[in-house]
Amino acid sequence: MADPQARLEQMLARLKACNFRLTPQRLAVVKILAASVDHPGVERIYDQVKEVFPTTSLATIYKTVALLKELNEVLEIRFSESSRFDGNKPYPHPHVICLKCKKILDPELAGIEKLTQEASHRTGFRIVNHRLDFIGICPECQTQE
Amino acid sequence: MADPQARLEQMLARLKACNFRLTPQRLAVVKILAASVDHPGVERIYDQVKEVFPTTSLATIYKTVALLKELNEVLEIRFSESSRFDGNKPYPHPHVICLKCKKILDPELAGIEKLTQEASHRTGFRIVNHRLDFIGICPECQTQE
DNA sequence: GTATGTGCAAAGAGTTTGCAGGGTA
DNA sequence: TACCCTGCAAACTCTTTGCACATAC
Repeated sequence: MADPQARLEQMLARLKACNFRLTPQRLAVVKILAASVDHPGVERIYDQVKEVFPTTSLATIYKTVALLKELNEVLEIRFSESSRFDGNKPYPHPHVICLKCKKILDPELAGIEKLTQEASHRTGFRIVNHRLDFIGICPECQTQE
Repeated sequence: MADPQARLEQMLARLKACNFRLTPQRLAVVKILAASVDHPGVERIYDQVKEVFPTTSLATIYKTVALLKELNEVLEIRFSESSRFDGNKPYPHPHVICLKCKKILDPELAGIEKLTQEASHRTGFRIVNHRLDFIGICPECQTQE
């Protein structure tokens, strides 16, 4: 894991560089995210910020997180607004998803089993499932750029 | 991709084996999912079913898809109810997620770059991002089983 | 001082649920 | 016929937005 202090300074520097103001609420959210090892959700960030600033609103957390995401200072772990389904291959397999046209392909990839074993071995988890999605631009949409 | 006809029969057989009734709406949904190559969302399935049964409701689609998911006949592509954030490593990296306690770890895994290149090469996509999540049970939760 | 950020409340999207009526087996 | 399934509407969750007030710079 990266050094939380360094991450904090990096994030604050980015905010300042882009001329965003440093409010107490923002600082609290940034601190939590910089030190996060457990990938908190909005609600958990909210709870922690409220301990220091009880009047903070959920909307502020959402806005701050969205801002940091915009600045590429946080990673959002989420698939999409809504679910997509695969009835043809109802077992885990890799997807390649086009950002523009939302097309989803199923590439044949070797090496996932090995990666799964490696993950299991390193963490002690019993892995029962996985999700591997590559996000990018498909050939058709590339020509329209 | 699997043979759509075979998938259809497999799905219908599973429904029958579990004593679920075969209604026209259900059949329509199953047909669409069995032949799906593009991972449709609920709304798209809904639109297609309505072409044949205009009175069909969205709720029925949701219920049918949930049933098929229960029977392991469709795969849902979705992260979770709500987003989780990582401000410590704000770039794509693998996650290992515990189904029980929702803990998320960041294992160090080799071989993702290679897999990314392979996906790009096979599909022609320009890959800008990826998501690799292993879902399972963590060591602590395993002992509580 | 001024533009930006906050907090509140309402709106919006996606999904789930309860219930009465209708259709499958 | 008996139970399951459907369709409708309401409820629910997560997230976004509009607006008036507050505040960082």
